[in-house]
Amino acid sequence: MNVAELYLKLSECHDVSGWWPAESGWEVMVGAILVQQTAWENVERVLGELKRRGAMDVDKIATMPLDELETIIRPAGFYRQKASHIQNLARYLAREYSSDPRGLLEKDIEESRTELLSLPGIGEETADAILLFAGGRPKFIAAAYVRRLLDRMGMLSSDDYWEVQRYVESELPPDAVVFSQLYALMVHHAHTVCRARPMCGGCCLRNSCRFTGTAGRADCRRSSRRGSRW
DNA sequence: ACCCAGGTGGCCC
DNA sequence: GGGCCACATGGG
Repeated sequence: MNVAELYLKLSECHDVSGWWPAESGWEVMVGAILVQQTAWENVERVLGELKRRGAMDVDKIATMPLDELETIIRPAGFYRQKASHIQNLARYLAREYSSDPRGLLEKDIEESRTELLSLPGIGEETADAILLFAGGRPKFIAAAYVRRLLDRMGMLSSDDYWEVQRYVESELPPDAVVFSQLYALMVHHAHTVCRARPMCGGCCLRNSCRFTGTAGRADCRRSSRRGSRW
């Protein structure tokens, strides 16, 4: 089983079109920070509330009182940090790019990435999510779900972000649509099939994927040790 | 009453 | 450079 085969297999049983809905690059950036360690459902409430208030806007968020932003963000958890990180990003974009995220997203991809990583609250996954989903740049997100699935599929066992990212990217054409589809498929698969049935006996990956959520469940760890291969 | 979620950063050794 | 820990709300 290689990455391309896994991609095909997952595509056969899941539809992830419109998986990261957003009306702008800025909305994706906000969502990328909000979704850290939080269910998307909670992020949606915050995004909806920002829109309802007409505040889904770089300058609005840059100038909004911080405590007001915190109140809006509360349902997404870690609200104090996230409010501060998002407002900081908004002010940075306002200052450096006349409030237009495209200035940051459309420059050399490694420069964009380094710049994003220099901002507080933006680590590797968030930076790559922004590059991929907001910028449409070909960067694969080597998230925890991805690492666990590859591990339990017996494809690659590594906790090194860069190694996992390079492995996946090296086996696929450098296409942002392919990368975003695969990432969405992997996460969606974990959220639906695997969560409902940890042993994953009847899913499209047969007995290979097991549960790809946090490796804290005894039954899943046991099953994954037994060796999962096609 | 647990456990989990589409992470990040700070501190410790 | 790895191993802990805080951060916080909402759902199963």
